[in-house]
Amino acid sequence: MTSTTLTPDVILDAFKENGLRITGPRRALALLLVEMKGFDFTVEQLWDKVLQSDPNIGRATVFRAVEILQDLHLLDRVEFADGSHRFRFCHEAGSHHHHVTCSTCGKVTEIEACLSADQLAKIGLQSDFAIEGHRLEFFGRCSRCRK
Amino acid sequence: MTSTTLTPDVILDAFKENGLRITGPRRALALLLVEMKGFDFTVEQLWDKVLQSDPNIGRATVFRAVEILQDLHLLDRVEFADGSHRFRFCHEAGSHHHHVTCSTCGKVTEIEACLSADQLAKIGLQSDFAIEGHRLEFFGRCSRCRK
DNA sequence: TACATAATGATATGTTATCTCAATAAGGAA
DNA sequence: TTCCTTATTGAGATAACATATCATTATGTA
Repeated sequence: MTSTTLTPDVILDAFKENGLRITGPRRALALLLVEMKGFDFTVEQLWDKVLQSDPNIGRATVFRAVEILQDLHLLDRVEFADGSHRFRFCHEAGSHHHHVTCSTCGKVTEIEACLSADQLAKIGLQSDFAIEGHRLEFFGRCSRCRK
Repeated sequence: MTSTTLTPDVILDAFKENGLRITGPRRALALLLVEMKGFDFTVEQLWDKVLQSDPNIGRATVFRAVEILQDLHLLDRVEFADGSHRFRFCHEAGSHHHHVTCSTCGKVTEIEACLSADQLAKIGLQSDFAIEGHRLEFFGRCSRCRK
């Protein structure tokens, strides 16, 4: 449960440690992404920000970087009740957690809760699948929207 | 845990009971959909089938019907590990359950497991959200793909 | 049977993401 | 430092998927 401070280097190191190159666009993205910690964004929104900082960076580069960071578990994909999704750097980046999203205002909150190892094992037996992962999203109304 | 046999009338009655009209296109769709029980499909695939049975039915009509049946909990939306999704009539239509999908072959299996009421309550407290729903998807490899 | 309106179909439009591929640049080797 | 291999990039085309528009049609009830 150690919370690493998110710096551009944390992101860039993640690229390097996975045999990927540290490039100009990736440096620029890393800078922008640390500013967005705790906020959720669509890739389009991120691209808009990128354009402001450097109009020469391509759309595909941003999509590619987001996909990579997602695979490296640095970026979380958060699903909303309407089927849309956004990305975010979470407080406990890399640690296993899930999200509650508010169906009214879109607020996202991280939660620790998950299925127990016991429950997961039962599911594997019941289905005869080797369970490799899961996605768990909660939908509700935040305290503010209930007032 | 009573399993209702899925007939076209089950689908059409669902429309009627919700104040919706039973129309020609909906009759045709109901016929096709019962054939697909237990199979999963994209709306595009369903539309292809519809075109074969009646080329005059419009694309939007199929999308609209799927949305309605999803809202009525007759059709399940199944999410895959790659972010894509398909629809299916499940064996226990209308009952609460989740799915395991095979990341290799795409096979879908229904499972009964879920979070306990206790767990859900804790999540509500922890997040200070009024939890209204959740989505839970499991990913893994089916027995066939492990051989 | 007539009527109010839900539903439809054709198509335009929107949204979101991926593909292509020549040009460029990162970073290990010499 | 310079060279060289190849990962990465950018621009735009293309794809996949879904919704909006709106005049027309057809349902179900009064």
